[in-house]
Amino acid sequence: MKLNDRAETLLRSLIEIYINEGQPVGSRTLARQIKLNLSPATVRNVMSDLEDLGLIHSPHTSAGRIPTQKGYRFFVDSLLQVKPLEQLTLEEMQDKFSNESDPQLLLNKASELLSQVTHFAGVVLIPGQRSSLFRQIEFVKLASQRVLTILVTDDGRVQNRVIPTDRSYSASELVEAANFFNQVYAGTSLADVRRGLLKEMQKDSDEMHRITATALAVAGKLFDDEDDGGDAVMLSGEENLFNVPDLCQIEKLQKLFDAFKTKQDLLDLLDRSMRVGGISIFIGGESGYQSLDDCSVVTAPYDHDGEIIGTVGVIGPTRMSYDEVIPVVDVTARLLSGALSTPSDRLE
Amino acid sequence: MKLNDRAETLLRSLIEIYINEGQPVGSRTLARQIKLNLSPATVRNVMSDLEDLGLIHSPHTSAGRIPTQKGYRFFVDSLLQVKPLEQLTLEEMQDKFSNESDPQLLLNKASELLSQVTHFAGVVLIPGQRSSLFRQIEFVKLASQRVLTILVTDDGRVQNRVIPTDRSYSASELVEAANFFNQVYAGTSLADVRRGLLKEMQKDSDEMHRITATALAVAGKLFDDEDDGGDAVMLSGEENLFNVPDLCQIEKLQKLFDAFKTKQDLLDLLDRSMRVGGISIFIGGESGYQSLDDCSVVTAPYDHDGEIIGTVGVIGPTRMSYDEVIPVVDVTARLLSGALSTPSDRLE
DNA sequence: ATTAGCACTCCGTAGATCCGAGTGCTAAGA
DNA sequence: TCTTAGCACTCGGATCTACGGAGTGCTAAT
Repeated sequence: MKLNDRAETLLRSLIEIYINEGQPVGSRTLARQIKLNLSPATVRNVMSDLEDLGLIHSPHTSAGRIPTQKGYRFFVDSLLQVKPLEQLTLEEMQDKFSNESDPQLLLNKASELLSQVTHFAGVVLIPGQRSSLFRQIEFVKLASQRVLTILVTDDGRVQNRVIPTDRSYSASELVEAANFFNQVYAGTSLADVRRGLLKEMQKDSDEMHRITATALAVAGKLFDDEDDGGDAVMLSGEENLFNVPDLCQIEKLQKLFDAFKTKQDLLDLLDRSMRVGGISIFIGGESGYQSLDDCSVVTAPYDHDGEIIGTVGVIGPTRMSYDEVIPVVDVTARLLSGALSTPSDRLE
Repeated sequence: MKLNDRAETLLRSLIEIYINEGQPVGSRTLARQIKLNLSPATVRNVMSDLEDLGLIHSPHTSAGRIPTQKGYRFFVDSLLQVKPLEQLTLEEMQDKFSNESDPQLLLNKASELLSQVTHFAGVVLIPGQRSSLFRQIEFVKLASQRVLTILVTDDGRVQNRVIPTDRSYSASELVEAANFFNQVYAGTSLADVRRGLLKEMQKDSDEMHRITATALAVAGKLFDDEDDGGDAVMLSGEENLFNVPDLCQIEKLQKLFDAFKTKQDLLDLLDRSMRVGGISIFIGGESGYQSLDDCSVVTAPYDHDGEIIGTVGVIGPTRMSYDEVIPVVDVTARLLSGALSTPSDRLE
């Protein structure tokens, strides 16, 4: 798309005004705003051209123009110059991350931070466990045929589950089984653990060592349906969206909150943006999810020692101040990456 | 409050009609509905009396009457006869709880169940850990000065936290410390553990056994700020409330969702209702929380081997079918109690 | 005590009108 | 050829009016 300077300036101004005011922008308003001394009539001509290009449109005959999705896209790609973050905001953001080392809580804080600073909804894609390595397992006997299993992966995350067993195991059997596991599988990926278990199970159980059998019987169920433990999204400040004038229609909010509830769409979207790498901006329906039609999503990936493992983002109305939101998302991702990587939680 | 039979019948009918239709009920409608062959004029006289008593009121001169908060209260206390649960619904509900033994997931399912069956929001008060007993602790070394602590209480719940330490501990030191803990404190309440720790800390550290010192240094921080780990509320189906006509005003929903977010009000409310025991019904502003002004909350306590440990409930509009919601909440609480208590997760 | 009748009130809707904002077009000017 | 002034036109939103429907309260008769 190629535009002459004047058209670009006008489009930029129009979008900026619209983002600020929320009202369709007319030719007179735009002419007054602009440096070039142009008459409203001239501006109208240019606007007419921009409308032909599909960048703006009027909601009705005698209203001003508002940007189309395509217009926003062009604006974001070619016209936008992001504002640097205010020093004060930056410090606030840094404060938020200091004195916190638990990865789970860090992600939580990142999400909250995004919603607080932008007054929209903050979202964090939490890396799945697919790539994480088995570190340690503990079995705690609860009732006669119920065992609590605690699984620790090398990135310091803990999962626990109560598992019904076929027979009752003694405490010492469980300790032995845990030791067996911890020695045999330490450092291997969870997928490998699952594969190993399946293989063992196919052998005739008579041949097995008693301890192995116990371990298999107890932990088999744990790893069986562990494949669901994939990515997850964490959302903060959804309630901010109630205050966004562009969204304050019951049906829109309802669609949005339904999407927040199921999270599947969000998850897909964030996952896609993670693969892209770098800051992604989905405008309106671009994401392909109907529930986000009136929203834009700005995301940035974060990493752990250089490897991208997740995404942070902001969900707000399409009419948002991209020049302010983008740096906030960017900085949050960086701060989060920093906070996650020092000191390392991985095995030494 | 004493009412003659006819007034009672009329009030009951009026409220039932209003709950079904959502529109103010006029004298003609009410007269037609009622078995007794009364003329609208007579009905009007009775309605006038009921209005004087503060049980109903008109939104404006030429509209019918709607129940006041006081009217609902009288209805619920004196006039309501709950419907027995449909067999089909009951079976659905039982299905939901079968094949699940993890307490956490059970609570989750209870909450979902309530929202699905009633089409309102389901809520569960999750018992705090105040009364739970220390069972086992594990320390996992992450980085040089970061230790993952895993705390298991006797009700099978697991908490974990990454703790920064002052110096680096070896794996064996951590194992020893864990053993120390598990032997000394097993079966005592968490509060006692905290007290014990504080006492130990006041001693001169030189006198302490090395293992004790390690245990204290690592776990001290865990128990330090563990007091926040109190009750929690779990909410499901908030999005159902978008579809409730009585609530579909942005500001009302916003207040509601703000309350859902902070959860403090909810927590107080459910905690109060737990202490009362039995089914509690808070109508409109009765709860005292402004955010719930247009809502009613129906709750029932659930227990674990006879001891009440939490509450389940439904949050819906004041204009809800109490005769249907009440048994659902009641049965859910019973089913949950049953599912929690067999087999016991407690120490044997 | 109950009821029929009637005047009155109020809401909600549908038209009618008007104003402001903005456009598109045309013709004149640079 | 680009720009501009002028003008007719359109449309949405606010305001006003009229009116029918629903319901009440009161009164007088049964």
